[in-house]
Amino acid sequence: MATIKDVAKAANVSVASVSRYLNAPDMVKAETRQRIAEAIKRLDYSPSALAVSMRTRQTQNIALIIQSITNMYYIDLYGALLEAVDRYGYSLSLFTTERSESALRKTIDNVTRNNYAGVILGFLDEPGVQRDLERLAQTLPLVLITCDPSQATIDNIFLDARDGISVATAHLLSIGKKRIAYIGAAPNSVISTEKYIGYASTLEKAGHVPDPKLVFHGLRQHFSTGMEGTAGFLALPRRPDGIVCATDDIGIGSIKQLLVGKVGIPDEIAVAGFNGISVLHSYEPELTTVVQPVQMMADTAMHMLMDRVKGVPPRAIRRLVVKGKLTVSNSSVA
Amino acid sequence: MATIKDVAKAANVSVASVSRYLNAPDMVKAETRQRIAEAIKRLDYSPSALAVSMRTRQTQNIALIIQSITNMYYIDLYGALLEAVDRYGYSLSLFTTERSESALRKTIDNVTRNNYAGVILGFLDEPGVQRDLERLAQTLPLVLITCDPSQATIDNIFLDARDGISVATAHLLSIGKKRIAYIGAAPNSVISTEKYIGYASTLEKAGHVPDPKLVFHGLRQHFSTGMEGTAGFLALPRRPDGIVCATDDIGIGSIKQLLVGKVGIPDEIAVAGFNGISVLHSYEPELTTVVQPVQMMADTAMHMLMDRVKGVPPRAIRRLVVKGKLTVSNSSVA
DNA sequence: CCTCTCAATGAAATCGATATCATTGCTTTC
DNA sequence: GAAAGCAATGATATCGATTTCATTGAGAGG
Repeated sequence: MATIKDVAKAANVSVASVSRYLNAPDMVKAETRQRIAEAIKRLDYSPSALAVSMRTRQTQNIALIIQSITNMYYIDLYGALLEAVDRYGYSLSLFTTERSESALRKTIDNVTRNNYAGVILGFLDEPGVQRDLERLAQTLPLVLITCDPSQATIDNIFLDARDGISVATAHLLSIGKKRIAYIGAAPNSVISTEKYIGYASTLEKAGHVPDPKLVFHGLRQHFSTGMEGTAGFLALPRRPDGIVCATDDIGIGSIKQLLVGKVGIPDEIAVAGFNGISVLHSYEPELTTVVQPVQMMADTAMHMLMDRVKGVPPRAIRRLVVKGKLTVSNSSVA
Repeated sequence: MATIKDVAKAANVSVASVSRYLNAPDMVKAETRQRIAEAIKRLDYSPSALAVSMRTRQTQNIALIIQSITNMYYIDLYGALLEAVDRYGYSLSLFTTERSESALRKTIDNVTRNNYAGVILGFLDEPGVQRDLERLAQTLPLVLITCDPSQATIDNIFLDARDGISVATAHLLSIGKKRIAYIGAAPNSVISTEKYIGYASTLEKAGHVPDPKLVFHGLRQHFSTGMEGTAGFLALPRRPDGIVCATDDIGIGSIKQLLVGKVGIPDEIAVAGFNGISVLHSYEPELTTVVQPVQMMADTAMHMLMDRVKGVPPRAIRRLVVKGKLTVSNSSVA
């Protein structure tokens, strides 16, 4: 690969002029510009991003840290972010933690050492990492996408999951369901608690008493959790007539189990999920869900990041609150 | 962030010694080692990957270039690669081209400027880029994952798509289907042609004549293509009794359309796909498909890359041929 | 006791860019 | 016509690491 020195020599100018040509073209005379341009083309030169970053202490890379790529929601988030990031001329790297704190710490180290321009962190729920995150936020621009309402020390986009699950639950109630079950995942995390509260409080408000036998918590945010939970409900002497699922993946699994068990959807049992992942439309019946404005969330996250990169705002913490929107399909209304 | 200089000062040694401590610890005396280790811990120092890469001209980053993240197959590929890459201590960045040649060129530029350690390219079918790829392969380690049997100038993993579709078609024939349709995507690409040949030649070998009315090519590798094609077939005076789909995504869409149209699966119409994506198990009925050894492909791709990185092998082109394995589900056999 | 290794360390060049400061001609202005 | 301003360019320090080469001191061998 040709370097700036080679270009300078070929164009018979100093490296400084070539650098100027690259970064502030009108500071160099038209004729010189011509010569440099030609040399660059001839040598097929393109500046080393490494060297530029080294000198300017900035890169054009954004990191997205999520738990696992098997969770389809993250794929949508990633896709949305990819677009947003691209629009700013940055590129995006993906890191997964698989819910391990040590993996997260390793990733944080990686990201700082590589001078990423910023980091976006999607719905991590490792409990003991708030401190690490705060330290990270001190080092470089960081935006959290979170369901934790108490997050106040780091820029974040707060998705009201409690509200989302509440809306889903209320919907099942509104279509006349009386025994509504709940399937969650990732117990002991803030997000899990929030969602469960959304479910339980809505039932209570409607005069129902949440039945512990109608609540199942799996480990993974994965359709297998939905299948497992639903299979358990079907074995009950008194089956539920509705199932609220913490995520769409889980809802898909629930529906699959109902189909396998030849249970009528939505007559016998209706199902609702949460997230609004795009592949939902490839299933039949389609899952009623609470759709998140993922693209908007991604855009905003990127925007917040860029503000920090440019040091625009004062040191205040930024926060965006978003809620999902109920989208009814034939898993709850025929 | 602390630099190597700070550490040197704090430990009262030269930067050279700190560097030695980092890269060849036994070249420094135990006592000195102690002091340096302590200083590093105290200053929370970790070497700038940028500076290291700049000096050594190597990074620990691998790039994966694919067409689009909405194609679920790529997600599996990405996941498999993520694991392989991780095992070597590298990290992975994802780039998408959305089937645009210019986007691919931009990505290639990006990847070379950023000194990626290697690039893996998954099933691109932009026609006019072979030259660009060859130039890229000259600059840095590159492995293609491809369905193009004629690829011979760049290290590659060749997936025999023709065989895969042939196996799927033969399977539908073997269960007694007589009018087998085909839905493909991305026309005018090598991969598309290969697959179609797999379909047509198998029919012919069995004494059938491929009926042009039973062949549909959509634009995107997406379930909507499957829905569209299938809807067309259902409108035919003589419907097919089996559908072979070029990819699982398409197969899923086909099944969805059949379900919506209340067509019996597999009795009236059986469906088969190709790829073996992992989310297949979340659908009901499940799609009969030809499963690819994705993890093995990813491992091998990474292995090939590492060989090039270390300059181990002579300049010979490497090639691995893989075939898919038929996996029968209830979309073809009740 | 003097040279010779060899282990341990330091000084300085280097990677490929950017940024600061200095220099060189010209034009402008009084 | 001399001082000043300005446009265009060059020389060089710098980012944070690695690497080569030089230096030092201690123990081995004669």
